[in-house]
Amino acid sequence: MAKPKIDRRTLLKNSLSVFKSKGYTATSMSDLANASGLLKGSMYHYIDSKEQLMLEVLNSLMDHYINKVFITAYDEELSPYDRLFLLSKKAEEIYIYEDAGNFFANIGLETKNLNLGFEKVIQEFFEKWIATVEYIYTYVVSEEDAHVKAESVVAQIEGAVLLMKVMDDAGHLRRVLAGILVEYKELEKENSVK
Amino acid sequence: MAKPKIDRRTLLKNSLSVFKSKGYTATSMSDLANASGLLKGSMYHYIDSKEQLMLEVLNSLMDHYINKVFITAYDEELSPYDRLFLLSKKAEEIYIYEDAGNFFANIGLETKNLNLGFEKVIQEFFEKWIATVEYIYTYVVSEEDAHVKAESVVAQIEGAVLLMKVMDDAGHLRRVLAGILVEYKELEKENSVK
Amino acid sequence: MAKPKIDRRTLLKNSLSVFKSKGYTATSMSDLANASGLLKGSMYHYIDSKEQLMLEVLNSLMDHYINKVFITAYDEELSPYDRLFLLSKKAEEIYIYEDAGNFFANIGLETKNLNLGFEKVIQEFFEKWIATVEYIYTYVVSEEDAHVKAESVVAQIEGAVLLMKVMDDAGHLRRVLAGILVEYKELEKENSVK
Amino acid sequence: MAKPKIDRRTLLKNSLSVFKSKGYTATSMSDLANASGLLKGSMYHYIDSKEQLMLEVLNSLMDHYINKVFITAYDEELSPYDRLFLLSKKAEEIYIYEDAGNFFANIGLETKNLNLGFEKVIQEFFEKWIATVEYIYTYVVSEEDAHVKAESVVAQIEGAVLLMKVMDDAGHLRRVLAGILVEYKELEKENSVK
DNA sequence: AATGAATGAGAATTCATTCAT
DNA sequence: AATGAATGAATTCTCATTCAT
Repeated sequence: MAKPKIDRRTLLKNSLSVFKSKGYTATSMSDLANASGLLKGSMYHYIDSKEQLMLEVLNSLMDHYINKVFITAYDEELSPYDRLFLLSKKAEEIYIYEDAGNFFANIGLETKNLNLGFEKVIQEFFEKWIATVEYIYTYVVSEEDAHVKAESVVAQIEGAVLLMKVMDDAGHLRRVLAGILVEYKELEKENSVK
Repeated sequence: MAKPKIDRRTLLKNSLSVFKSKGYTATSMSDLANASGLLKGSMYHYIDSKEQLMLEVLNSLMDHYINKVFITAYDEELSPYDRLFLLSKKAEEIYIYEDAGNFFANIGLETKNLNLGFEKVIQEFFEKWIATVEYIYTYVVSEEDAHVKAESVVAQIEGAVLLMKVMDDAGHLRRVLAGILVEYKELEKENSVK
Repeated sequence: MAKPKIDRRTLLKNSLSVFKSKGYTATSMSDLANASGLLKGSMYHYIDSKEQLMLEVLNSLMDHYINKVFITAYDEELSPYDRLFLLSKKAEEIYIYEDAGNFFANIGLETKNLNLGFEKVIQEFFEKWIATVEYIYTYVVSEEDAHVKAESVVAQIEGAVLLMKVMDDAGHLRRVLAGILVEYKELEKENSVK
Repeated sequence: MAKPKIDRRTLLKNSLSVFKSKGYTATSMSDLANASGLLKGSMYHYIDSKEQLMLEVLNSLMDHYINKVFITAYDEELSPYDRLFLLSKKAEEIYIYEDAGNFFANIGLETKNLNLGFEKVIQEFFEKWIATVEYIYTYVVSEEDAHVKAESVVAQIEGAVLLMKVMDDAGHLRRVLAGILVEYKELEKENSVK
């Protein structure tokens, strides 16, 4: 029994899925091991501790967002609106279909006062996300307004996702995403007029 | 050895404060007992279980919101705008100064898949909150729009609070609250014009 | 089941006996609990950790030596020789019949590089022991010589105990103790002659 | 993948060094593997078990003492005193500079009641050591006295080493070794007179 | 041989809960 | 009621050992 039962990526994916469902504290090493068909003890071949595993999960998830999602914002072959549109589609997928809730937000809230060292990655994720949205808004408003706008967009989505999770109703998130797109179109018009 | 060391209200207040800081799972009965100057074992004179204690905390907190906060919306002696203004002031206090984060949202997210039976109270809290805001909006928009608007306002605040907690920056929440008031004023004008 | 199954002194005594037999590292919390008729988990009512338990055991054992054994050296009602004689009898009991090996030495050696914080108490024990023997020797030799002599006596006894344990033969320790007494008598004579 | 990373002698030397520092129980197979630049699993190409490894370490260390240290006692080209002098120099080196504590004594004490099967080698070591010293004393005292003397010398050295380790002071060991030499000289004189 | 992983027992410790005093 | 202890399951993590590649 020498060959790895599982590759690191799969391990991280499985762990993410357990953490998503039960949060950090309520997830036990047993849960994580089970999710990957390993024994508790075998987990420690792959990781140093539960804490470090979560950190790696957060980091790899952030990489995914940066390289697969946020990158859309910088695709100069597309119009700014189309980029925002694609981002919103991806957001819908992520939040509604992948049930990713918002993992970063959830874990951030749960572990804020637990001194587990996740804060840095989580803040970074939000900074990156805001920067992404901000970039698209620089096409239609001033740099300064773009930042405020981006923060507002991110907050609105987060709020909508939260409401969706807690109220078990995805309608609101869809409306929020639609609203953001409509408003962007208007900003584009105002901008072109000037 | 007969007299209670602590009254129920204080016990609930103390427990809330611990739960706020550490969440549900990471809070131990010892933590809760300590917070009230009791020993672990003595807690069971007041409560049946940790789960039931949290439920009671959630319920009493909801009562507080209904009777002390949301009630403002129905105070016919004040103009609708003033009611919204007061609500927003209270929100600021609650979120920024009391560091209540948003307890309902946090606990809801953390325990969503843990089958602890908190979902009902938490949903109810959000329904009540939305209904409250909705009521104020019925003065300036249609019933239907008022509901959508209320959901949006609540989501925006939740999102802003989340961002505030995770990013350690209260600025955004203040802007959101201010924005909501400004927009309401405009809706009032539009409405009166018609 | 509320009344203590065991008083602290007995717990310490039982723990000492397990530690004596297996050393620090090889002794498990289960071993310690069993020795006192407790469950593993119940041990933590009495102690904070295995490390702290050992520290308490060492401290209480040192107290015992100071108050019950070393004190003999300062009993002015007895002649210095008689004090040394009594000490040697007690040493024989301790080492041969109580199988205390030399607990301080054993634990000291075993844990020297393990950074467990036992070094201070252990050093203190040996300092106290040497000081005790030294005091008796001040009656028959100079202060300076008394210290060297005391160190030598303690070392000889320790060495003999060690040999006894490792070789399963108590004869040598008896000879060493006897030799020490004989030599003291001679020193007394020399001293009175002068 | 065929050539050994390490020769057996080096492996034993490295293992000895770890065992010296942490003792038997507290040393893990990982520690031992690391010390030789191997992975835990690779250790089992060289050894059967941790227990057997320690046994081999003890045996090879004893061989070393017999062939490199104790042998001096039988070198008929030197005067008995010079042999004792050389032995004492070697002892000083071993104990003070090599920090070998006394490995046999330490391991013997630590594992006495652990039924690991080290007792035989350890006893043998001490028997050989005593026999060695005894042989030198037969030049100056009767056979019987030589044995008692040898035991006493070994015990004194062991005791001094122990004190040195526990008290972090090498002075006493040096005095003990010097004292042994002085006394031997005197015995030589007494003996030649008769 | 060396490796990297798996194994399963066992380590120390914490936990929610119960209960006699 | 309050306490202090007991309980036993569960927690994170480590260990010696085995084994397929």
